Amino acid sequence: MIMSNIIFHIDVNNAFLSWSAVELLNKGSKVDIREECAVIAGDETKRCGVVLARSIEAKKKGVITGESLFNARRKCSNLKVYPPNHDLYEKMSGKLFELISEFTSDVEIVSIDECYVDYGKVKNLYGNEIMFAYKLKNIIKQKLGFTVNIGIANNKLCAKMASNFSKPDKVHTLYEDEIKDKMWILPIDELYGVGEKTSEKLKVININTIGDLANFKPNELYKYFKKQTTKMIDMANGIDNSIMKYDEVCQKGISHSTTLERDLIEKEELYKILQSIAEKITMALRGQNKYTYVVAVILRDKFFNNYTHQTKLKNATDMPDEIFQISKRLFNEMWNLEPIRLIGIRVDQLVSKDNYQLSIFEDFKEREKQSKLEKIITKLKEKYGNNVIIKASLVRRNGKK
DNA sequence: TCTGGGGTCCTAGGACCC
DNA sequence: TCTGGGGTCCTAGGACCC
Repeated sequence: MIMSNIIFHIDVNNAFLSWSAVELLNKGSKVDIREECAVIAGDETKRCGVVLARSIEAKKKGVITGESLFNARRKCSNLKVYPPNHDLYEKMSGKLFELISEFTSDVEIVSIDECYVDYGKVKNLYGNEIMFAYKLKNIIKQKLGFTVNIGIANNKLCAKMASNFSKPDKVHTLYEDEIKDKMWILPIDELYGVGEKTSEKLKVININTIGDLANFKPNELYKYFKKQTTKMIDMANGIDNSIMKYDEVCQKGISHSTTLERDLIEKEELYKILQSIAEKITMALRGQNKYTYVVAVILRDKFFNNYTHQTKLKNATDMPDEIFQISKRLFNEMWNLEPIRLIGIRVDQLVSKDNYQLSIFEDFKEREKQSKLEKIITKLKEKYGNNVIIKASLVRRNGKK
């Protein structure tokens, strides 16, 4: 018999809002903002007024994460709005993962407020997974003051889907034989990886639930989704072979962007902002002991059109002025003079400084080898004439057509 | 005073090479 | 003379997630 995996997905309920609630209570506040119709949202005067997290009451009124406060207020006239506190969230996140790691080190952190646990590895120690999940969620609530959902399944995808069932403070399972009853009945946009655009397309061909997708003819679906088809149908069937990633995976890129308080067309002002962003990027790069090979500038104009323009460098860098000068050039090449709402820089293809030094060294060794070879060829030519050695690449080129 | 910021992954098209 | 094909790299944009 094949031992199947047991994976937990642990997800903080309304993380930012819960964490702010705990902090306010600790500071002596009499109200628990989780009980109000409340949201955590950015500053409207800085044009960052979007909902980052909402309470259950706000959710009931139809408030969605990511929507403007303007819209949210229309749905809920007595909406309470609290500012985000990212330092606090980092701290609370750290406490959560620290607590979980007291039980097991087989943890994959996927974002500030969620992780996977390979429970199969510790089942011998703690016993039945459902019992343990209840225990763990209660310990978190008791020690840290906020609630989590735990999804239990045989793979990461199903665990993730399970933790998303009813909330808050719940444990759910989604084993293989439960997929039909628990997952297929859900609307298609609740499938992980199916967002707004894909679900719109799916609804056009009458796929409205996850079950509809799971049972759709693959070759029919192929007409619309090409290479993505197999993956989509697999996911609707709860099939996922992705493995746990325990090691901290190297970050691929770093970006910084800012929405301006008003739309700007003044070049010099935009340069100044670009420069300060370049400095922040540099700090982040140096913090990770990395250089970058790719610099990109990101723009959003007043019409909400997004543009990016990037370039690959010959030599990786972490120099603020170099990154700024490149960004300035990219900006000038790209900007169509429309007023700018958002400006940013992204760096990509990062390389650790240690590896980079090594590659320069390798390069150097290669060049040295090359120059030795050139010297030998010169000597041979002196002795036997010019035709004695013809580079392979030249032979190939001359021999062709 | 409607629409954040930081990520990842995928795709398509063009350039270029063999 | 009539228009290969496979591979890789690079860029821009889109979609999605938290």
